[in-house]
Amino acid sequence: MSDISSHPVSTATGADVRVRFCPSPTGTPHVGLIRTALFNWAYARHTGGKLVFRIEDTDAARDSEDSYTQLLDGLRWLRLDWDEGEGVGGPHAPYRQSQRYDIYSDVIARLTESGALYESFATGEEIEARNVSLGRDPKLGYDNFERDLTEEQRNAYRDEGRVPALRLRVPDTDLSFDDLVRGPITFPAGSFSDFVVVRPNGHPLYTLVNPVDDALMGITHVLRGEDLLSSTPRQIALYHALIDIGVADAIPRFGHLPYVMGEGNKKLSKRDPESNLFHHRDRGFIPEGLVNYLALLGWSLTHDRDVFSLDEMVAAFDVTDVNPNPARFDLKKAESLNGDQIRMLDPHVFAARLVPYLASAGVVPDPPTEEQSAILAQAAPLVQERMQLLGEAPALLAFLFVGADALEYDDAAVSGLPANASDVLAAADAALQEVPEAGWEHDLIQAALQNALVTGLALKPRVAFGPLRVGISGRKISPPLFESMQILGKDETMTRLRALASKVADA
RNA sequence: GGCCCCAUCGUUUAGUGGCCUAGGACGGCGCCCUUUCACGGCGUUAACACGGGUUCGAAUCCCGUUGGGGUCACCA
Repeated sequence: MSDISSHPVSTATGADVRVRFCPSPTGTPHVGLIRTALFNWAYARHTGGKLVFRIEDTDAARDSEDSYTQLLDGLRWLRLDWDEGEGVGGPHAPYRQSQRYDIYSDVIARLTESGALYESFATGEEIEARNVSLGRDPKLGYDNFERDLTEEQRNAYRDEGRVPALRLRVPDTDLSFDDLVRGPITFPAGSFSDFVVVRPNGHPLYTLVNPVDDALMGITHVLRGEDLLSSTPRQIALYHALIDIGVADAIPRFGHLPYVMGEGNKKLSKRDPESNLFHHRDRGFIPEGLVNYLALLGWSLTHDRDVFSLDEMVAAFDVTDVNPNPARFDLKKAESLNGDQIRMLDPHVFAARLVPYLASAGVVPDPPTEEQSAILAQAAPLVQERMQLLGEAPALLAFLFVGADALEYDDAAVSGLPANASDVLAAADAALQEVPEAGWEHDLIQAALQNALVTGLALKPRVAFGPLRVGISGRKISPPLFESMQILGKDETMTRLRALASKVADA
């Protein structure tokens, strides 16, 4: 092995930057994972470098195709694109590790040849037993005792029918690196031991394939979760070995992104629904809103504004500005930001985004009919500024897409009607009769009603309009009343008011 | 336990030695606007974990303490 202190660390900047996002396809995409993807993406776009998307599917027991599909779905939904990798190809294909075993075999052979790897016959139980018998804490782990097994000793093990795993011989020196978000970090010699990189059955492990692929794919900046921080010295040790055999030419820069925490002081668990990217999408987060919030987990655009676009983030983002402390996933804040982003949407875009949510609630088919689209176009602007989640749309708008006979009344809304509801409805009925079909517009409707109820009957607006709201929408809460009446049209409005009137009379 | 990381309002973040009697946002509270709910506006609440240094001066630098978290797999 050569002198590791002479091995260079990447100095790539600008267009030479190469980052990667390399999830293993297990389970549903986690918001923490997506935040990592976002920061890698933003850094690549900011520097003008490249983002590589690689799949680390070397654990057949846990990986699934379904999970892989979800990853693609999630990234595309959030508009995070990549320059090389699964789906787009590239010079370092294939980008799924399960298709790269030939490459690993070759590297393993060369690493063994160079002496970086050695055979280890001890099982986990034996290692623990060894520590106990030596009077050491069993948690100490492997003590590298097989580094210099003789040929005879190895043959003896083989004769017992044992097949060795392969371990990397780590340097007996301190290992330091300058973390992009945390600054200089040093792991003392002896705080990390020789680790298994290849199973006895020849299967290479993450500890090997991750750095090998990073090296082969020319990755210059490794931006990943804080949970991998303590494996970094081992990773660097392997890099040294890879440089020695000419597979790598420099050690990448590392940047460890803070955890995304959940309730309490724990990492946001995969079991927690809040960790599930699609849970948020299903509830009506828009990509602009979720990505905006995720960006704020460990980073900020400026001191006085936290609503911003992806473009603004790209223009300003630098990993070195990332805050090292763990961030709590705050759903309230996320929803508020989502509401802000919803309001910034072009009304037509907003209306179109509503369709899947209305459809899945059975309010309209997808695509809606022409008539329904016309109603939606009129109604969408009415609710755009009163929603935080698109999933609120069905409850707010369903009444516009059914006939009076199918309108559902909220029990509390009906039972909460004031005692004089009949009078109010009758007076409103009379007043609206006078509004000509041709002048059926919200301001004229409002004037007529205001005059009849507020002025004429001397009612408070709340008392005057409450029953009308329940009449046309079936609910206490609805889009603006007069505008809703305009959309429904005179006939439908009158029908609904009379329907409620007779309902009240019956009761 | 060893090793590593982290430490500003309830939450998130601004702050890189003087601009800080610490700023924004979310949340909470109050008021205004108002046809409901929202939106919007105004105001208010609330933080530099502790102790030592360094310095003319420290939220900012150093050391220690305490507290939290992570990691010590033939998972990734």
